[in-house]
Amino acid sequence: MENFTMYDECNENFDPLFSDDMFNISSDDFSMDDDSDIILTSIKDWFNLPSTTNPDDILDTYSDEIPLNRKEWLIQDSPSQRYRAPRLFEFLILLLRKSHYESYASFTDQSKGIFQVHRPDKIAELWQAVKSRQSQQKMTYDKFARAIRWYYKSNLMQKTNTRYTFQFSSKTLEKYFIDENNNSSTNLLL
DNA sequence: GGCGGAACGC
DNA sequence: GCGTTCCGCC
Repeated sequence: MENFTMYDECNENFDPLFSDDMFNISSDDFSMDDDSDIILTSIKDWFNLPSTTNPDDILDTYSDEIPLNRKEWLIQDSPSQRYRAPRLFEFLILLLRKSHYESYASFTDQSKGIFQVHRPDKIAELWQAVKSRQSQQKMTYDKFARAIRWYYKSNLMQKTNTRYTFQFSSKTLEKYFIDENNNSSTNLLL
């Protein structure tokens, strides 16, 4: 099994921003068009389902669930080298880098930093699980979106005025995204 | 839904 | 400072 990487707390090269390969799930993996025993067995194994599970029940019940791996949401601080929970914009960057969260949100125009939220409630739930400042109440898409709106003032993000659509500012793009044209990676450390 | 003011908390 | 909570307005 090649290209399989595991998070290792002792591995100083671990960079959560580039942990895309930690595990890769796409919705294609759950297609029931191909009902080969190998795939079904893999899915049952992944979700610890009894081998007797009816194949027809798998898609409806479990295609939605992405197991939370807290370690893939950690940010390593530049000077201190310590791991911490991500800020909201860091969470967004991480989320958009992970192909297994493509069903939650994805870029519609990556060069402009425009992305669309597909699963508002799921993202709010995920943000609640991952964020630093915890509270007793439930995180909602409304509150999640309000937090993003504060970024307009600091120019981390900019308005799109479009439903479920957000945009990183050019400032943020330059700072945290690789310019794929000249391949000059600027400040990739968060 | 999106927006942004206001009060709040850690 | 960085959101969180609430909410009136569009």
